[in-house]
Amino acid sequence: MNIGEVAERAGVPPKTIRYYEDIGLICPLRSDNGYRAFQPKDLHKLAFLGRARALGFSIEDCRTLLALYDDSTRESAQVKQIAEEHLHQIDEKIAQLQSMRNTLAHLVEACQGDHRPDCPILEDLSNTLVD
Amino acid sequence: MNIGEVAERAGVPPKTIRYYEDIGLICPLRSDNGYRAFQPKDLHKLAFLGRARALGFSIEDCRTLLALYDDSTRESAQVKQIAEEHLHQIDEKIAQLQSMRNTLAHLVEACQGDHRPDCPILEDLSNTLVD
DNA sequence: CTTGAGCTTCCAGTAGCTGGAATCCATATC
DNA sequence: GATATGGATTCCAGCTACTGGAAGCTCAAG
Repeated sequence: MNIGEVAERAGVPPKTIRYYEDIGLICPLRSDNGYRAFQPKDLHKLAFLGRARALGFSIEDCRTLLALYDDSTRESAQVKQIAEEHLHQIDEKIAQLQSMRNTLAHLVEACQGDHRPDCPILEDLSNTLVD
Repeated sequence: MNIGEVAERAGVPPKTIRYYEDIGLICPLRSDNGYRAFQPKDLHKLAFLGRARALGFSIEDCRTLLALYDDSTRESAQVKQIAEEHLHQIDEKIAQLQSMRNTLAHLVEACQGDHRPDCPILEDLSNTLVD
């Protein structure tokens, strides 16, 4: 398989696939013409990566997860720990965004949004206390 | 005021302040010794920026917001539009994270997390359908 | 005079790609 | 055989918003 086909089938852009090879996440064989010659295993790995990235795992997490996947002596506790830490970070991120959202929603609601210059949003931003 | 003091008072690190000058968000005067000589107005701007960034506005949004703040002929509708778009993006981000979180939480729950290799998390990642 | 803190500039690196240029390969048509 | 086109290759640069570090200047205290 050439890069275009795997890209299509794994749902990962060619550019990204080359990048993954650059950073050592995959190392596909090469044909005589210099083209990458992807095996079914590579396709599988790329789909794995695509899914893990879609769940928000970092590239380094993905590297570890791939290694664990390949390691038949792994303990599921190792995988679970990575996932739990990631889950925790997602929760923190959500909380942070929710907090922004609340503030912002109030400000937006308070703003008339008309032709006049008076604006509670700008007032909030400029009224930040300075020690 | 020197950079250390404004950094402290505006709650923005010196490095970040220099960066903001680099990209033209602020342009403080200089003393004879080459040090930046911040005026109260600069401090105010930096606090504004710190607050806007804390609300998640992009640097380019901040640039526009600062300009609107300085423009007495602005219409609050301009500000509101920026804030509404930003709010919308935050909502999308939250929804995306919630979706990740749900999937991940289920997987984590399903994983025993013991010494055995069997792991629903890895199974989910590897069972992604490939056309 | 020396020491240390604080300031300066500049360069590089972070995460995870993405765009673009220049070039090569493969296939089909004329 | 020439050529046109699509897909492949490499490499370099840029994106966001900083952050770390090195080398060197300034200032105040002892």
